[in-house]
Amino acid sequence: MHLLLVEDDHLVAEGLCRSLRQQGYSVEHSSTVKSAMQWLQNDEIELVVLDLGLPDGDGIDILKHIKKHRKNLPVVILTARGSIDDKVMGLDLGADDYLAKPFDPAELFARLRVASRRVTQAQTSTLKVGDVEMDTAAFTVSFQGEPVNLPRKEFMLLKALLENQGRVQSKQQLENKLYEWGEEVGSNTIEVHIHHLRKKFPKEFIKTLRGIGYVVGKR
Amino acid sequence: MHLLLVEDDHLVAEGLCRSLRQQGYSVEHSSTVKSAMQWLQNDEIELVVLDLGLPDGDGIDILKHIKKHRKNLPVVILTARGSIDDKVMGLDLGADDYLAKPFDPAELFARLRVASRRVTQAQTSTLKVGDVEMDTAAFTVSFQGEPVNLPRKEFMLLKALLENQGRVQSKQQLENKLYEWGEEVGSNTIEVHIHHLRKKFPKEFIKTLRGIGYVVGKR
DNA sequence: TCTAAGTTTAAGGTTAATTTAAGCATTAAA
DNA sequence: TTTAATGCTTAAATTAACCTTAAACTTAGA
Repeated sequence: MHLLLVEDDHLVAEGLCRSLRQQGYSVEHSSTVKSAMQWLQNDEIELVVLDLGLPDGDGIDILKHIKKHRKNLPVVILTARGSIDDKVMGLDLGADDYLAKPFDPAELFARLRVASRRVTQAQTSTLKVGDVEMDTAAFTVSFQGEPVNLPRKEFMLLKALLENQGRVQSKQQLENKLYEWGEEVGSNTIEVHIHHLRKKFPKEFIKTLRGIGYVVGKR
Repeated sequence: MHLLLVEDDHLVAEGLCRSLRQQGYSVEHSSTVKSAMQWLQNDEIELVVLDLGLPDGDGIDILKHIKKHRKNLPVVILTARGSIDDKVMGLDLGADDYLAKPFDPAELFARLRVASRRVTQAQTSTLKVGDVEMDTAAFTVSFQGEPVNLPRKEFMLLKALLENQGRVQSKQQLENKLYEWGEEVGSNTIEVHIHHLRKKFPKEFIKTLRGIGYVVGKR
């Protein structure tokens, strides 16, 4: 894992570099705001250890920069200043953690492990067929990137179709998905909703198979 | 945001509960390992503040249990023991942070904000959507640069919306975020708060999606 | 304690979503 | 090419969701 260490005190830096490498990180080191910024251009940096109080500027600026351009890059702040205000400020600006010098390297390593654990996690509940994309958690749908507003039943119907991409579903099956048991549907609701959906998407997006049902997607 | 406080000292617990609630958390409290475990069955707990050293067992067991069953649930440990070994152990077991007693409440709040950011994906303590800006740490909101005064519940509601910019949230979801369990909301509180918020911001800032919920921001 | 601000409740009005129903269009088989 | 079956379209009727208001209640601060 690639780590950027920003620290101006050469003695401290040297020691840290060595022990971080022993911990298995690939360490890049910079001692000025300027060079730190350059390193940050590099997308391969996955973790930053940042000393505030550098010779040519304030480390806080680096933090701001990171949080503006690479929100998900974890940053652990390292500093001599230990007042609570400083801590609160660093954390509120988006730092993931904060250690006051002097600190025990073991504690830094532990905190880095926590931070790097976080790097890998993402889960999306999104369905996509052609240009139509749905986020079932956020209740949003878009067509060619443009958001489309769907009422509840239309949303549910489209969801049922997208979840069964390429599979034909009868009106009866779809009805069962949209309505509670025992809720009698005495009419052609599904047809009507399909009609409304079709107005919002390309002509042939929802295909009809006469006497069988409806499909979406490849076939 | 739902928080579980595990703390056996009743005096401390009471004070913390109150101030955490003022910080906008819905706080559930338990003072034993057993009841903590029960609370943790509940999926909606999003954040845990854990005192080690409980009467009927070790808090570390709770931590282990959490990390086994709900890896992503952030835990902030709170304890009288302050040695580095303890810290390292707590962190390596998956705690996200560690505070030694006595601590300044402001620092706990700052660290909790960091932990909850992780849950909500937001990166800093300031949330911004359009002309509306919120500083969750300072508890302030502004519209077009002008400060807007919001009562606590309205603030929490707006926060829940801003944290989920572009994501539609149902009334039920919002209710769950603003209220503690056992506190049944027998009425249309959310609707009323939304109404009040709308008076303070532009007409279409909070959008309604009938039958689905409310959103703020892009769509 | 008292007061003012915040919060919840409840009722009635408003509007959008959903269902219904009827007539029109298309398909496939005789 | 006719016919019967199935699906499409439209608009009106119905229903459910939401908004608004005001009053009752609660809480926090002086």
